[in-house]
Formats: sequence, structure tokens, C-alpha cells
Amino acid sequence: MLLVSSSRSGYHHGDLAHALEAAAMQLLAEKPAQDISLREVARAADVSHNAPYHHFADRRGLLKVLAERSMADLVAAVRDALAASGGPRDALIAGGSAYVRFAVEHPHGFDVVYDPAVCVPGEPTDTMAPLIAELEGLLGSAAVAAGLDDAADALGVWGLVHGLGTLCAAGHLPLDTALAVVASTLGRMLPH
Amino acid sequence: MLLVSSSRSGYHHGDLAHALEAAAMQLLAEKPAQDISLREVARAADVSHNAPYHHFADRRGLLKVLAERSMADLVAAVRDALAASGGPRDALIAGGSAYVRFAVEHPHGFDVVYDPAVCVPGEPTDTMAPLIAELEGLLGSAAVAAGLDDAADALGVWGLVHGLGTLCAAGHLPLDTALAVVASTLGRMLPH
DNA sequence: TTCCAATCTGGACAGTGTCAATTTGGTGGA
DNA sequence: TCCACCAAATTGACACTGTCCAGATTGGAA
Repeated sequence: MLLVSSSRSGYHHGDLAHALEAAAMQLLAEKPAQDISLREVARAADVSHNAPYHHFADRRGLLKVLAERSMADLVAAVRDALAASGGPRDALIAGGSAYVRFAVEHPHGFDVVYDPAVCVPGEPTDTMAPLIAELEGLLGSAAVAAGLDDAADALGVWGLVHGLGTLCAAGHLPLDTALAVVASTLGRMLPH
Repeated sequence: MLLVSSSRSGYHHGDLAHALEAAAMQLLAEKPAQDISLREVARAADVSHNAPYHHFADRRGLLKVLAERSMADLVAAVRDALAASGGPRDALIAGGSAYVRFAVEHPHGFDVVYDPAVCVPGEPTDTMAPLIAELEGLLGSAAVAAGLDDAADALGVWGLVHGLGTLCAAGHLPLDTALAVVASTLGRMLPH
């Protein structure tokens, strides 16, 4: 378990909020958010067990930041995949595949993004809300460009890749199977 | 918070395993599995904080049983919906809708079923494995009956309803929207 | 330079999962 | 009938957690 480079000069840390965030993201790569304790994060940042409370309201506050960072990464992965692809059909499949791949490669980050105990869509964060909107927008316009024509179709795409990503991350089906299902199911949905 | 009728006669409980299970299922209707403590369940069953250890290996053991019971309920809901419907297309849509509805109506039960920290598909339980197989079988044969033709299609159906159920339970879209998406997306997938 | 507000520390408390040692009460064998 | 035994349940203890509180320390503004 690596420590985050703290560069402390003395009593005051300087940029503890980011240090804690970085330490927590490192832990999130190894274990589920549920198993990450505030004290553990404080220890990793080489700071007293109470220091985090000056930068996050509580444990949930930290997890919210982890969710925001993870969501930004997820959106970026989908955005890049969409941009890198040729035709609109391939782009939609590539975007969906990127979504599934992210869920499998960053299972704990993916979980915390959609954990209702961390982020309640009813009370969206200023950072999280636009990210969700962007994700829906990316999938929606990719779906339209590929030949689908309404909001329900876009949500269908989201639901499909989200479900496959979740099942895949939980170990219920292997990644290559999930990716094949993404391609074939989207292929069935699209007009041909 | 109701106590489960314990009918204790004395020092020995008689059927503590089931009493604990019932108490925990009752708690699961109100709060996520993550927030249910072993001691709380023991208290609800009117028993010492260590009594559960004679019936479950540890906290995870209890949660596994909750997952098995919840999965049985989910499978039953899908099975009933499939059986109650007329044509094969309607049946598939009804089964998918039942899946989504279960996720929304029993969000904590649905969560614990697919929580990789509770049930790892790599080491399946004797009770859980056949339930998962039955669920896949139900969705698979319904998909085939409706006109889809291979395993990938069946997994696509599962992925779609699982994703929509998860997103819906997490509050990312309302139930009626999700049900409409189930119908329209499955309609697109099916040959017409 | 003085003083303040933000930051960090230590101590404390209730709650938790789990281990260990102990008590209880029914059951099978003499 | 009695007694030894065993599973079930108990109390006690420990380390760990989130969070509240009071005090210490600091950088920077007045």
C-alpha cells in the first residue's frame, strides 16, 4: 500500500484535500469503497485521524468525491471511444464497449458512481449532475447518429451497457462475452 | 422496527437460524444490506450479540442467505410474469418488466443479490447457483420463443433489464420510463 | 506585530465484527 | 434414574470504525 507523496512541511499540510483524494483513489483501485475507512485514508496521507473532517463533511463526503472523479473517468473513456471510431454504427458499439470495459477494469470506481448510498440523483452534486448529463448526451447522440430515433432508444443503449457492465464486473459473465453481446444486441436494435 | 415472533422457551431458542433470517429480511426491506449489523439482527431476534455465530460463519454468511432468499423471490417474480402472459412477445416484455419492477420494489434485496462482496460467482453457493441458472434459462427460453435465436440475444435481454433495473432503483430514471424502454427496446430487438 | 480563522492534533464515546471462555439444557447410554 | 456429554447460547474482551469535542499550531491579514 503506497503512501501518497505528501510533501509536508510541518503542522499544516498545504493541500490535504487533494492528498486525501489521491490516497483514496489509490485504495479504490484495490478494494471496494465500502471497505475504505476514513482513518485508513488519513493514515495513507500521513495525517491524524481527524484531519479529513476539515475538508469533507463526513465519510460520505469523501466517497462523493471519489464518485465524481470516477464518473469523470468513465465519461472520458466513452467520449474517447466515440471520437476514435469511424462510422456511426461502429462508434456506438465502441462507446458501449468502452462503458463495459470501464466497469470491468475499475469495478470499485464504477460501483461507487452508481451507489445510491453515496450519490442520490434526487440531490445531485454540482460536479456530478453535468457529468451524468454529458454521459446521457454522448450515448444519446451516438444512438441517433447510428439510426435510432428517440429518447427511449438512447436509454435502452444506456441500460444495456450498464447492465452488461455491472454483470460483467460482478463476475457473472466474461468480458469478451459481454463485448460480443454489446455488438450483437446493438446490431439487432439498429435499422439495417 | 418490529420484532420477529421468537416464541422462546428459555436458554435455547429452537429455531434461531430462521428467526435471524426473518429479522434480517425485515430489516432489508427498510435499509441496504450494508447498513444491517449482525448485532442489530441479534437484537431483533432477542438474542445475545454472539448467538448468530452458531448459525452463520460470519456477517457475510448471513448476507449470503439474504441474497439467496432475494434471488429466489426475483426468479419467482419473473417466472410468474412469464407464465401469466399470452403471446411470446408479450411474455418476454412482461418478464423483463417484472425484473425491473423487482429491482425498484426491493432495491436492497436486488443489490445484495448482485453484490460481489457477498456472492462471488467464482465460488457459487449450492442454493444460489441453480437460481441463477434458472433465471438465465427463463429469460433465454422466453427470448427464443419470442424470435431471438442465440445465447448472445438472451444475455442481451438480461443485460438490458438488469441495467434498467439498476439505474431505476438507483433513481436515475423513473419506473414508468424504464418500463417503456423495456418494451420499445425489446420490440426493436425482436424480428417483426 | 498582533490577532484571527483555518487547519491539525489528541482524547473520548458508542457502535461494530469477531475471538475466547463459560454457562445452560436437552439427549443418549449406564 | 442418573450422569456425562454436546450443541446452543451467554458474557467478556479486543481492535477497529465514524464522529464529536477541546486544545494546539500555524499562515496570513489588519
